[in-house]
Amino acid sequence: METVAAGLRNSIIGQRIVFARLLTKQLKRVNPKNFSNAVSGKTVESLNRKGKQIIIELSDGWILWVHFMMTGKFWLLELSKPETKFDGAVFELEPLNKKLVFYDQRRFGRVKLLKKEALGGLKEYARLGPDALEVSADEFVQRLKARKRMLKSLLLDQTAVSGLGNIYADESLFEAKIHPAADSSRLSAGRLRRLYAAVQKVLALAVRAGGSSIRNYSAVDGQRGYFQIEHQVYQKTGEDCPVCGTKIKRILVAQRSTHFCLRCQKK
DNA sequence: TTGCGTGTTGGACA
DNA sequence: CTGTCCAACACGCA
Repeated sequence: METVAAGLRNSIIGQRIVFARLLTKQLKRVNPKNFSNAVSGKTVESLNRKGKQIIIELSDGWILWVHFMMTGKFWLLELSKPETKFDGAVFELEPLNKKLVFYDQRRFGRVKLLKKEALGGLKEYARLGPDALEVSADEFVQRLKARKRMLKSLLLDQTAVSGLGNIYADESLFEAKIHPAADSSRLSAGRLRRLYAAVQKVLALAVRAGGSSIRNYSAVDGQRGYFQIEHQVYQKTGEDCPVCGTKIKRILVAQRSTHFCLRCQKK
C-alpha cells in the first residue's frame, strides 16, 4: 500500500479530473447520485495513506476515500484503452491525458466520495488504529498488551494497529519468533518490542522492494518492482523453515491461513 | 464438475 | 470483550 500510494501521489497530484463516472452498482450504492458532477472539474490536491486506506483530497473540500480490499488497484491508462467489466470507477485526468481506473476483480473494494468534514465520521476511517509505519514502539506494545487475543488476530485487527495484512502478519511473527496463537496479554513487553522491531524490518524490506510480489498486486505503472520479496513462511506450507529446516505449518487463526515454524516460534 | 483457497472487512451469533 | 461462521465476488487449481 505504501508503494502504491507513493506511486499514485507522484502521478496524479495537480491533475484535474475532467470527467468521472462510476461503473458498478456496488460503488453507485455507496455514493451520492451526483458523484460525476461533484468530482468533475476538481483538482487532485493531496494523496495520503492510513493503514490500507487511501485518502485523496480534491479541490473545494471533497475527499475520495479508497479501500482496495483484496484485489482493488489503480491503473493509469491511455484514454483509448477499452473499458473492462472490472472497472469500478474512472477518472479522466488533464493535462496528463490519461484515465485513472479503479479496477477490482472481486469487487470488494470501495471508493467513496465525501466532504472533508465528514471524513472523521466515516466509521471505517475513525476506527483505525495508528499506522504500523508510524506508531512508536511504546504505543505498539501498549495497544497489543491491552487486549487478550491471539496475537495474529490482533495484528490483523486494524483498530489495534493499521496497515498489516495476512502476509506481513505471518512474516513479522516469524521474524520475531513468536507463535501466531500466542496470547497478546500474556506476552512480555520485551517480546512485544521484538515483534515491533520485526514489523518495522519486514515493512521496510517490503517498501524497499516495491511492495508484495504476489501476482496482480502492483504499483500504478504496472511494474512489479525490480526486487521480488522472498517470503519466509507465507504460503510455504510443507517447505523447510529457512532457519531450522522444520516443515512450515499452516493453521487457521481468525479464519485466515497462518503459516509458521513450530520450532522457531514459541508462545 | 465440485470444492477449496485467495491480498479484507463487517455483521450475526454463542 | 472474544471466537466462529458467513457474506460480498471472481477466478485458478486439483
